[in-house]
Amino acid sequence: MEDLVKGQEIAKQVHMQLQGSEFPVGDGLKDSVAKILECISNAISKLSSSESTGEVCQSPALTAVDSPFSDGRKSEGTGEIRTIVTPKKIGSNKRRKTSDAETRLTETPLDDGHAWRKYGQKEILNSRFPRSYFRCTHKTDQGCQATKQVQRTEGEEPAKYQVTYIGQHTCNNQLKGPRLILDSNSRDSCVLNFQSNYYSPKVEFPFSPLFSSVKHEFKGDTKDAIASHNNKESFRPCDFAGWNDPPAFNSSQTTSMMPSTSGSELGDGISGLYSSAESDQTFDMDIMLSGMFDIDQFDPSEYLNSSK
DNA sequence: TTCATTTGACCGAA
DNA sequence: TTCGGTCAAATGAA
Repeated sequence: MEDLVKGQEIAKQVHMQLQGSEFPVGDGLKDSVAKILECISNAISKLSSSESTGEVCQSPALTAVDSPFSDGRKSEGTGEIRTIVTPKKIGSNKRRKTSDAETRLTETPLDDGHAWRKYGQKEILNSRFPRSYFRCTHKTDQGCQATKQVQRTEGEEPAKYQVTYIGQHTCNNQLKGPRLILDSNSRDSCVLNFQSNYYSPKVEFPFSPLFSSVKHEFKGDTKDAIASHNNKESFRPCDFAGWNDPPAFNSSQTTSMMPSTSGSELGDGISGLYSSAESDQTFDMDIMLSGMFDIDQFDPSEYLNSSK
């Protein structure tokens, strides 16, 4: 197990160096390193789950098939691992009996395309980080019963979060089908045009492809939001859910690619993902977007045909 | 005023 | 009895 973790660390370092390299590096090499990282992460996750109470049943097949990244680039960058938890196993240490629940191990706990409202936070026994509880924003107006729990895992670098989804969304206001317009004239900026019930029609970020699906983090004047994004002094990853682990977030790594407030808690995990975009303007927007929205419902042609 | 988060209290499954 | 999950009052921001 320790060797795996060491190997993962080394692979990550290589990956980061490749991403940030000034010299041209073949995409194949980057992909290979990314795949090595993914394999190690999967192995660690499986080991961890087997060493624990066995509550989490990892499903490698599902990881590949059911992931939004199933086009072959899955997990590259986000390192998301999708797992299914059977109700029976949930009951092993969770009080609530759920008909269905799904657990994901991800570096991007918020970008699932839904609007969530935080309703609780709890210190969990034998866990360094508190668990945050979210429910669908439309629970009151549409009776949507979907909830999710977000808890940072220990000893992960970059920080990873175990996100447990409970219940299905029955609301109609899912944050789907946003329009995203890339300002090709600007190396560091892109224009995001979101057409949803929540967000202002047009939002311009310095570079903030990942924004929150949690209402409060996007509420209000977008300029303020942008300002806060760029204000690294007041910008802390733990502000979102009370995760008091600022050292896990290396702001220096996200200087020009500072994720939005939503992605902020993702810390340096995001920086690795976007470093490729920084060095290459032909970065894959779908990689970034796939974590934000239901990739099934995102029409690339719509995005490509959009104009500023 | 509205709507969000925070947080202590409470409920109930194990 | 413990502790995870939820409620709801307090508080804050816009």
